[in-house]
Amino acid sequence: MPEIAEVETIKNDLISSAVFGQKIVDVKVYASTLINEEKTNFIKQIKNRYLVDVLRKGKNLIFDLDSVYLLIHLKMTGHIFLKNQKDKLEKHEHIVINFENGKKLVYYDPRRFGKLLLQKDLSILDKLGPDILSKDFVFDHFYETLKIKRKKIKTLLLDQHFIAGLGNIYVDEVLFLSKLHPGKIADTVSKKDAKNLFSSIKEITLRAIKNRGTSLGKSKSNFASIFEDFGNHQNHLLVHTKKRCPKCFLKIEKLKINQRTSHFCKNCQKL
DNA sequence: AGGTAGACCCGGACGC
DNA sequence: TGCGTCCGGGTCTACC
Repeated sequence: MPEIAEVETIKNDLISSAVFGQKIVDVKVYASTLINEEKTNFIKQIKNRYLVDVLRKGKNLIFDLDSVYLLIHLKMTGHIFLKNQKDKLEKHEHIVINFENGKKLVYYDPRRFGKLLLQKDLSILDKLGPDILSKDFVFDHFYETLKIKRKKIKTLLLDQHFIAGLGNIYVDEVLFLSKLHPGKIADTVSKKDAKNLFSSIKEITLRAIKNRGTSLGKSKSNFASIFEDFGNHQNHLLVHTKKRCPKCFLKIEKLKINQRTSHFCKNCQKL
């Protein structure tokens, strides 16, 4: 499930890959429901452009195609793979971008949940909160918002309008590291705990990026890099999917918050 | 304001 | 083994 660390891994790999800066010579669309405009128009706007940059905001991957942007949201099962054009098309490969040098980028998504949006500018991302890795992610604003919200802290951390990048896995990890119960109401978090939480968000994100993301399970639906290899962070998880607390060895609790399964230790994380 | 439910999807897990 | 059912996950919209 691509969250900030997985999308960052994809972005970094693309920037140092063989297609960076390359000319797009052809585009194939096999699933029109994934794009935001009519297929032939979509293709026409991408063809003959260059992949001049790859950016990211929150979980959104952004291809700068020189005066037009392709915004990709992978949702839960979307993948970008770098392949050779001579490799045959595989099941669930819905969009293919062919480059001048014989390489191709493939959008693969078994559940067809993701979206690829062609945009003239990046204004649709303005509604997102600061990206965790950006200089706009600052403690003062973070704390001011915590102080005026009566939501559960987990709900707030998952809200991309507040902070862009965290998903279910990393929120569980962040809350464990900062010793906060996922159901704690945001405006009851002390300044000291908020500082701890703020630094835990950055800490978990950086660790996960260093480990090239989290790949739970072994199926093709799980996260893989553009080279189709798995991440490593699943081997470093603290509570998410764990049976026992790594600190006190008590059984990890499961609780639905926001229709989302939360993993936490009721002994180590205070409400 | 916050919570909740439904929509979008379908592979995979689970139950019989 | 095979069938049927239901869950999950991010985000948006609608409604309470």
